[in-house]
Amino acid sequence: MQARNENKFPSSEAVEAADRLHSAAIHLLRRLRIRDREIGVGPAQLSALSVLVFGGPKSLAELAETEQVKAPTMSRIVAGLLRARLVRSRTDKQDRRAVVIRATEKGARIMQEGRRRRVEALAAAVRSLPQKEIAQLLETAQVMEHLSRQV
Amino acid sequence: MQARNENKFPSSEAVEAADRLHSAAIHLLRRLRIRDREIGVGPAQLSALSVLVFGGPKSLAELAETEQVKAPTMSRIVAGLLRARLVRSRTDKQDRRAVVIRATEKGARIMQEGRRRRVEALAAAVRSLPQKEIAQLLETAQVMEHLSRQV
DNA sequence: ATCATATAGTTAGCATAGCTAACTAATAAA
DNA sequence: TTTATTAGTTAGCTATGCTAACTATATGAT
Repeated sequence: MQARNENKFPSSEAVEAADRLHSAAIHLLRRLRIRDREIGVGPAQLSALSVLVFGGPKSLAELAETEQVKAPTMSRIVAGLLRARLVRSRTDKQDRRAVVIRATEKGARIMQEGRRRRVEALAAAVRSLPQKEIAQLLETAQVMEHLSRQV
Repeated sequence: MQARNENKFPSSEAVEAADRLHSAAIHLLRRLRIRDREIGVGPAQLSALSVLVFGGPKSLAELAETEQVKAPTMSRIVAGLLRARLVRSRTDKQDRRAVVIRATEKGARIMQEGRRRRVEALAAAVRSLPQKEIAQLLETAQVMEHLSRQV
């Protein structure tokens, strides 16, 4: 079942934590990926959209930075969102090279819907956890976000 | 705009935890994928390879099942691994429609190396955390593995 | 034994998503 | 004013996901 390795030589608890976290993240996302597909908006688009919905309007560079992808990648993600009318963009008044991208009403709606579907199954599983572990998940998620910027 | 939502009406703490966990997992793996690219083997190939290295020879259907992808997808992943000489395949003696895929020496070596690079990059970041948070990561990783089996 | 059906994989074609390199347009600096 | 920098886009490569349609083998019914 659970291959815990108390008897493995512990090179470092940090390595152990990193290894387990990596594995756990892969396995978790592999399952959740299926739900993302159901709503017809790719995971990268959904993730960028959520940044816009919860974080407000952003430039393309800011979006790329937040999502940790290169500008051309974000350019295409935004193009997809624009095509689907989930966001709109206008050139920045102060700096006319830049664009300001914001979620549309439809975008916000779809995002909430996507979020609902995406986390529905996961949330059901989470609900069966003790309250203490749920609180810990919340904290650790923040630690993970921090880590992903250090890596 | 409020990025964190302590003051948002909490539909459910479980949903919040699920959502954040999902997001954090995406961002974490996105960064770690960069390491995968450095060794010239994609994440899906590396993941399939790890199944073969740790789990022994498998048919294409078994691999697809384990990796939660469809047969044509796994077919192409294996084609890439074959091209790179990281696996070899032969037709099954009992059922000549089927193929048996196994990791080569080179495949096992590359896999360990890829895993080491990814995990060590993450471990370096983990080491800079307070001890208390490292312990928490370990616990949460186990919770996540549990969750991914429930989802 | 033969013919129909089911199963294992592959191939073709489509979409998303990652990258780098090379481009345009606008701003900032010399 | 000329040069360098910065914001985004476009083009083109790879990898990964899918479905539909194909080949080849195996199985089952008659």
